[in-house]
Amino acid sequence: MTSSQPSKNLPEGSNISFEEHDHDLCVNSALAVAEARCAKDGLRFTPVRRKVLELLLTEHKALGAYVILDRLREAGFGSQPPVAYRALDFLTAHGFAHKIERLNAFVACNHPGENHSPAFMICRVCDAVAEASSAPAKGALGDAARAAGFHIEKTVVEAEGICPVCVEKAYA
Amino acid sequence: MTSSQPSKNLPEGSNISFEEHDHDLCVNSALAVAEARCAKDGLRFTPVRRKVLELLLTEHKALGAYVILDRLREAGFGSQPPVAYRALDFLTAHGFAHKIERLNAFVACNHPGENHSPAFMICRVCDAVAEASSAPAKGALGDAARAAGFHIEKTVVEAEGICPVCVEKAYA
DNA sequence: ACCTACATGTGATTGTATAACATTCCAACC
DNA sequence: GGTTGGAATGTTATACAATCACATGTAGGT
Repeated sequence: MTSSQPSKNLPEGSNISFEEHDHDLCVNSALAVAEARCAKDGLRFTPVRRKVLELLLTEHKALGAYVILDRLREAGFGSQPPVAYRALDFLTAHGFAHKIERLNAFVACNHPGENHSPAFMICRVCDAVAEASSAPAKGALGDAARAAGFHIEKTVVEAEGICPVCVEKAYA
Repeated sequence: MTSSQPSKNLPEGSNISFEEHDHDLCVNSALAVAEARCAKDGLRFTPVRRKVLELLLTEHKALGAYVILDRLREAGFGSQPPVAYRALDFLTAHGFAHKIERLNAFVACNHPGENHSPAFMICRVCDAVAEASSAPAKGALGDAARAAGFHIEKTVVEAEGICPVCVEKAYA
């Protein structure tokens, strides 16, 4: 794992932040951060979990559970759905990854450690996913919830549209 | 269809707005509104489509595609998945219903006709779903999108938590 | 060394969604 | 009235998503 290609066999436009950057650095530092946080919090950063996070970081786009499962099998791990789902549950539960409900897919978290309620921008052309921050409970939704007596515990905010890379391509 | 029970075999707490109301009225008027709008816009409000909307309005909660499919079969319609999915596609495409991504399920729209980007509150205890309005593209997310050059076309906003009915039950 | 809790492996099953293709229905047109 | 083209429906099959149940393994604490 020392290649600097973001992904071997995928079209461009899969970049999580719609920008180029040093991918090795980003993968390795994110893994190191995750490892450190697990050590600190008494969590077990096992091989499967590490591998799944590495996959998400490396491919740097939203991956379906069965794609992940294929990669795990290739890497010699168990090949049944629960293997992937358990690792994904761990990663999402502790904020190392997020599930994109709209795609039934998963991405590595961009700001691990920070206490955040993420929002996502999903390109409907190239499926790139960018993570931003949101505070929906503070706005109109929060007001509506308070008025209705509803207690918000978690929010899903996902915007679908076209990323700058694909907009540009449309005019090429 | 002249019963006034919201749903025959379901627990309470399934109410879309967390409040009681005249259900027959709400079902029939919503169907009439849909019919009128289809006539106006040259859309075909066919029997399957009408039946699916009626189901969503009557049960008044989020329904999975296969539950809908069962009801369609009972009512003598086709019983294969595409039958349900096509009707649901039509209803969601024209704003008569919405998909709840978090639940992979569908609800009738509360404010059909109005040009809205809906937000939902989902009770994790009783699965009740209430529809509110949101304007996420106007807040922090909109700023982030503009900064990134991302063009938002549609947003999904879903809050998960506990509805007032279930909060009350917890203390009973 | 033992026990316990957690993690992983495996098989089976259920739920969600779409592809592909045949058929039917309806409206517009000649 | 008959024809034609597009939309809607019906059906088979299959891909993808998620969970259940149970067996096995493994790391740490005592």
